[in-house]
This record gives sequence, C-alpha cells and structure tokens, in this order.
Amino acid sequence: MQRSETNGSHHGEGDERGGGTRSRILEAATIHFAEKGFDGARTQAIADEAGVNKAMLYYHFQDKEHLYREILTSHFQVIFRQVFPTFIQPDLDARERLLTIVSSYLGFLRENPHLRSLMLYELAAGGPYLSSVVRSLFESIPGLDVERVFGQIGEMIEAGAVRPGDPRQFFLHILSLSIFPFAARPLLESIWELGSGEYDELMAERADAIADLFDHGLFTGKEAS
Amino acid sequence: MQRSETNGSHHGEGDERGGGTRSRILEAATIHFAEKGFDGARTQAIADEAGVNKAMLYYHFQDKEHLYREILTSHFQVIFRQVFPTFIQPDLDARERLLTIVSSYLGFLRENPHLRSLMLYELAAGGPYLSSVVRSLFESIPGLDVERVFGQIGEMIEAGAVRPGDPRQFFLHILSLSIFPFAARPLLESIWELGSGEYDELMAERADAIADLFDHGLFTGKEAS
DNA sequence: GTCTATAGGACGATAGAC
DNA sequence: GTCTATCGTCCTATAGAC
Repeated sequence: MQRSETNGSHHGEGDERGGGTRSRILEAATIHFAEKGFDGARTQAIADEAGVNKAMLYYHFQDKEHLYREILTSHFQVIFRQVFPTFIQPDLDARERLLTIVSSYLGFLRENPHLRSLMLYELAAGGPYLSSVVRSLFESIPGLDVERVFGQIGEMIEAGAVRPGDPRQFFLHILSLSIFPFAARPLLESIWELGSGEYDELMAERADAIADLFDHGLFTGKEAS
Repeated sequence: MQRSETNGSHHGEGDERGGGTRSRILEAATIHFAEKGFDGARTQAIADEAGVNKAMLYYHFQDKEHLYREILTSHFQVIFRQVFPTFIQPDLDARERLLTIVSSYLGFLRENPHLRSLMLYELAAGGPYLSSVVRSLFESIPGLDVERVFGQIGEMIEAGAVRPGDPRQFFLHILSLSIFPFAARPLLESIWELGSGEYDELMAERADAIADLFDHGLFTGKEAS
C-alpha cells in the first residue's frame, strides 16, 4: 500500500457524454479494487474491464489513488444514508429500532457484494483514509453524530428498555453480529463446505438468530454473572 | 494480489546457523506483510528490517509468496492450538466452556497484533489460501474437526444448557463478538477518538460484556419473538 | 551463508495526434 | 473525449564472487 495523503478534485461533475465512460470506469475499478485491493489492482485491468484505454483513467481521474478514494466514499455513503438514520427514528421503540437496524444492515451487506472486501482491505490497512471518510459522512448527515448515537443508547438504558452497560459494548455487539458473518463469508463457505445458496439462507436467518440472542441470551439457565 | 498456486519447500528446516537469519527474516516479513499486505509489502523493506541483504530472502525462501505462506501458517497454527481445544475439554460445563473460549480468544488477539491485519488481508482477498491453511490445521489437531465442534454444540442444546437453534448461528455469534472488535480497532479508535489505552480497557471489559449478553440478552423486557 | 550487481519485466503516468 | 505510443521507475528475482 503506497497511498499518500493528497487531495483536490478534477474534471467536471457533470460530464455524462461519451456513453458514461466515467461511470463505466468507476464500476470496473470497483470490481478490481474489491478483488485485489489498492496495491493489487492494475490500471490496465481496470481500463480493459471498462472497455476504454488506460489513458482515459487519467483523463477522468487525477490518478489511481483519487479513483480509489472516490469509489470508497461513494460506497460508504450509501450505507450511512440508508442504515444509520434508523437510529434516530422516533416512531419506533428501542427493540424495534435496534432490530430494524440489524436487518437493514444485513440486507444492505447482502446486496452490495463489493463493499465487503473494500471494507476489509481498508480495515486491514488500519484505514487512515476510511476513518476520514466516515468522519465526513457523519458530518454530512444532519442530526447524526457519534455522541447522538450513544445518547440514544443511553436513553434506552435509562428508560429501562435495555440492560445497563457501556454503550460502546452495546454498539460493538450490534456491529459485530451483523458485519462479521459477511466479512468471513468466503472463508466460512469454504471451511463449512457450503454452496453460496446455503450461505445465503444462513444470512437470511441471521436477523432472527440475532433477535433471539438479544431477547433471551444464549443460555437457558440464566444464572447471573 | 498476484499470488499463484504453487508449492514445494526448500532449504532445510534445521539450519539455525548464521545468527538465526531465517527467523529474523520471518519476523521482519511478518511486520511488513501485516502492515501493507502481500502486494504492498516490499522485499527490499523486509530485507532492511531483518538487517540482511535482499538476496538472502531467496536463499532461505523460494520466493515472496512462499515466505508469505509460511508466515500465515505459523500464525494461525498458534490460535488453533491454543483456542480450539477448549471446545472439547470435558471437565467444564457448557457455559464455562464457551466463556473460556471467548476470553482466550480475546486474550490471544490482544497479544498478537499482527494477526489482526494478516487475517483481514486474507479475508478481503477471499482467502483461498487461508481456507486451505485452516483446513490443514483442523486435520493436524487430532480429535478436532468441524463436525465435532457442531456436535458439541448440538449436545449442549440437547442437554438443555443452550437455547435451541442452528449451531452455525451459535458459532457465528461467538466468533463475531470476539473477532470483530479487534478487526475494526483502528477505525473505531479513530472515529470514537480513543487512545489505544482506552481501547485496551474496552477490550479488557469485553469478555464480561459478552458474558452478560449470553446470560441475559440485550433487552430487559423479554417478550419472545 | 552472505554479499554486490544487474537482469528483465511490470506498472503508473504522460505526451501528443486525432 | 478517446486513442497510440512510450517514458521512467520500481520491484521481484537471479547470477556469480567471496
């Protein structure tokens, strides 16, 4: 990974001439960055996939890194705008709200196969860029910020709807149970020798399994700690 | 990522002359593969880190890829030998056994910082190699295999110690809650603006948080699904 | 076992015609 | 906007002396 820290945009946002070359490049690049990571992806392969010449990448985008960043930002934008607002939706009770978040999370990950590996490559690298993306996404959604989210959890606890505890652990539970099974999908499919159809079933049942865990815990005899 | 599928070992296992050059290379390579991934890591940087010449890498290891594989295998070996055997330890009841697994998992991840990103890079790539490593590790530990693990879970359910449900969902719960918080550490540290000390605390408290979730669920009013 | 030197190719990026 | 052709660099891997 040889990404540096620069910035500055480039050609117009409004050029949709040329048969959408720019967006074809974006799609092609998404595939290759998702499959090989930033360092493994080849500009030549991206150009071939998009059906254009390699030089076109540098006409539409400043360089490989800017192309990559644009893809990351746009992909994480969608999940933020789609999933997080549920947190501050007032017409649902705590349980309903949390389970809605979990299942919309699961649904979203299911429908966006490339997001999985884009996210993992960034996490692996320590994500200095991803964290700046996440930060600016928080800022771009009015009325949503880290404190607000934790505040909501705090209110649920005070209202007696949720067990008392560190809101961050609470948050980690939700994220972990939703994201990890998608992240590890190829590995688990291979180890458990499942077809992708079987794993899809597993993920479809996942929302219920998580709801059951949240409702009843894991053990039947509930001696406290 | 331009890893191909080859095999065949090389120089002797028993050459510990030369001041442990071979193992110094392994340590250096671990650092760079963990930080940059296979494609991002540079053989020159590994050699420099190990304090040897680049040509030494190719004396001790067939090529970059074989070096990488050896590192992956050895690192995942440790977690397998250390964590999984708890699953088949007979002198503990179900609850005790599961919570032991979780906390030894957490402890292990805490003490092996490089494992985190090595694992994530492999997951991102879809891990065709990692899955073969995991497979052979399962085979290398007598009395441990996928069916055995699920069998244990099945027995716990039949004995009434654990809520009925798909053992695979059960397994996903445990893995998710333990691994994800480590995987996402750098990102969450940045977003939550925590020092690494604070995140360490969070991870130290994690075993108890998971135990509480397993014991009581997440909600106080326990209306069933 | 360890080094120097370099082959040989791949890759990101650009110049310039159309 | 899109192409061809090419530059300059970086990087893995090896040849060969010590």
